[in-house]
Amino acid sequence: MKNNNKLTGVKEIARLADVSIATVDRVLHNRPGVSAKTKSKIEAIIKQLNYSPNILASRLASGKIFHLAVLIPKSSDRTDFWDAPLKGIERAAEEISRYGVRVAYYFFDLNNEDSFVSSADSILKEKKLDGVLMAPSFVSKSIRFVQRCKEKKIPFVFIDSNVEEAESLSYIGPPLFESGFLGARLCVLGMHRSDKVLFVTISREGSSYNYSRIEAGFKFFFFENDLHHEMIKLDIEDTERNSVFSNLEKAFSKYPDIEAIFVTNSRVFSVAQFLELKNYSKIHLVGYDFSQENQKYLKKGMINFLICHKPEEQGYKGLMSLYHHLALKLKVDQTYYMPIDIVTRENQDFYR
Amino acid sequence: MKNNNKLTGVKEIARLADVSIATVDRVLHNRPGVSAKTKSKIEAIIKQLNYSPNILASRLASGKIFHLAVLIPKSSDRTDFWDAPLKGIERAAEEISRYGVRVAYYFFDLNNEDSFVSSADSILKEKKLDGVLMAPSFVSKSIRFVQRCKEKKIPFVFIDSNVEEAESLSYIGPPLFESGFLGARLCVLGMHRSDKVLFVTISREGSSYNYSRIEAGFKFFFFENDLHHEMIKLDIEDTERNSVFSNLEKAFSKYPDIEAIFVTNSRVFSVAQFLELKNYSKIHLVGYDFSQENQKYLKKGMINFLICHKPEEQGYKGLMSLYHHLALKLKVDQTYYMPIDIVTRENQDFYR
DNA sequence: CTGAAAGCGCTTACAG
DNA sequence: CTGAAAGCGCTTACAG
Repeated sequence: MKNNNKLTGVKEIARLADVSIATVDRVLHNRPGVSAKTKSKIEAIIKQLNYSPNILASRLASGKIFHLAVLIPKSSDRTDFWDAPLKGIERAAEEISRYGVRVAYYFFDLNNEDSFVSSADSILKEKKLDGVLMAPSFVSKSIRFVQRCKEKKIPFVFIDSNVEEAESLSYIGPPLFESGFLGARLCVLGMHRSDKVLFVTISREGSSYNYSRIEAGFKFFFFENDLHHEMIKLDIEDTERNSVFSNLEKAFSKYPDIEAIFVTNSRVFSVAQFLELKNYSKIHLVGYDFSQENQKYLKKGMINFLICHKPEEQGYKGLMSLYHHLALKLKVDQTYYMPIDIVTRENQDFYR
Repeated sequence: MKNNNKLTGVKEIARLADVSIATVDRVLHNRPGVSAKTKSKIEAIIKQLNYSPNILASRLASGKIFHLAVLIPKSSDRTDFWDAPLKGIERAAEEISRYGVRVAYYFFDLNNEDSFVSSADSILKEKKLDGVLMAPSFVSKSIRFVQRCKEKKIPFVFIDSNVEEAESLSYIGPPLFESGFLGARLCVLGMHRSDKVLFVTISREGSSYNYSRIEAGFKFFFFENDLHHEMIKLDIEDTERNSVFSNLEKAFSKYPDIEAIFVTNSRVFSVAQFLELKNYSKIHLVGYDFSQENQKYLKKGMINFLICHKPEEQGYKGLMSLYHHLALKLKVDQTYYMPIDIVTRENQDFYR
């Protein structure tokens, strides 16, 4: 109810082009059903007015529903780590549900690459799909999947770990190099008798880019500080408990004087279980993530430090960035690094 | 033109309360003119429906204009550093001008605290003011100013430097401690003959929290690496060229074997001028900001490293965060750290 | 204290 | 190929 002597927007364009606003709208969205002549006339006016549409009005009128797919690991009996990102995603979903955002969840098993592939395939079969939020836990399969997304012009956001060459809309997660660097420092803090530190990766994807970034940061700490510790690398691809134990057994028989262990992901608790079983209580243990199991061994003193990256916030921000991009047409950061938190037995009760 | 069997929002509330939507709106915004009885009835329904308003529709209908004030240093003949944040702010302002955001600019002179105060006063005199974007260059005066803003419930965002206790809506700028830490490393890189490094702050606010954070990071580098360099602190409060020169003169006569100089802000070029004049070409010089003058001395080789924090992006993000908060009611990060870039003679032509 | 109606700047059936 | 009209979910004068 304001007096409209100064028209703007589609109305003004329609007036200048001497057509209806419906026709302007068709041109604006490149929809068919407009003669070439009319189209070019309208386009000229749009350009001349330097017009850009009002996204808020557009959203309100269209009532378009955005269908987002979430592809993350399921929390297993072995680790509940992924409960946290899921919680954040659900919080975001709830917040924006009234703005026409629908979220479909697809889970996979971190110990089963096929489950990732089949979930990814299901997503691609969706008739309605406007964006994907995912953890690219299996790198090569993720690349294949996002390749298909790119072909379909469906934006995708990574959380927790990154695949840089995939050119996601956004990556929200830890700065891996720096977190490895910090990990090394936390290891050295607990080393006084020996110079041997075990660098353990327990994952089917042990050779992935992410772990190599952590390793690079880890090594760089020693280089930077002119320390000459012996770093023993141990890749455990079979993540089953027995496999973890026997691999550690072997490492310890070869290097009995290992004094610190760094585990590059949340499976640090299984190393703690091994140390507990063996009564190796003096080993200094550092790992990732504030999962239930890890908290338990942190409390017991078997784990000395946990490095955490606000997993719930990662999920929340991940979904929000899709909403910002799709619905609000806001610019989103291509890389959003989470802070690196250090959790110890002393502060664990106050974390988050 | 969708069939509306499932009403939501104000309409549904009005229907349930058996009032008009205008009355619902009055309750929603706590406007007067509603009987206590009607009000409580409506409030109960709002609560029961767990209603939250559609911000997009609200923005569109209200046509409310947000008046933002920007309070930053003006670029002087001595440094054009502040051109960059201003450019970013203007870009953001242009982008959101069609969404009812108006920006008023207030500048002050970094060498003149009074100019800050009087600009700040002018802002407070504005009849229409919904948010402030500012560089809290003068700490105590800034605190006084934002105190007034808080009383008036006007949100404010800091860029470039922070005043933590002020509890701004958001701070967008460098992580100061880390940048000081990096500065120390860049200094040490150029030190081979002596262990004396000069730590120079050229500012009327030399004792501010920000500079002390940089200093803490700077010192921590030496501590962390068990280096025992001698750090000589030099605070130059009078930023005039003559004052800078005579202060440096004094420092060099007392410590002739200074090998590196770290300058905590963009005035590093004036130290470069001194070194040039004195023909002290072997001094290793590290400072901040990609200003014209600094680029010149970087090119000449008088400055060895510049630490930069994407000033244009700081301005852009700063204004945007006010828009996100006010108009879109989105959550904004309380702290948004910019990356720390290192610029050298070799990469300066490719920076930004 | 309350409500009917117009309008924000778009989009969407629908009719021609 | 084109346009008139209703509507998205709110807000705002205005009338009573």
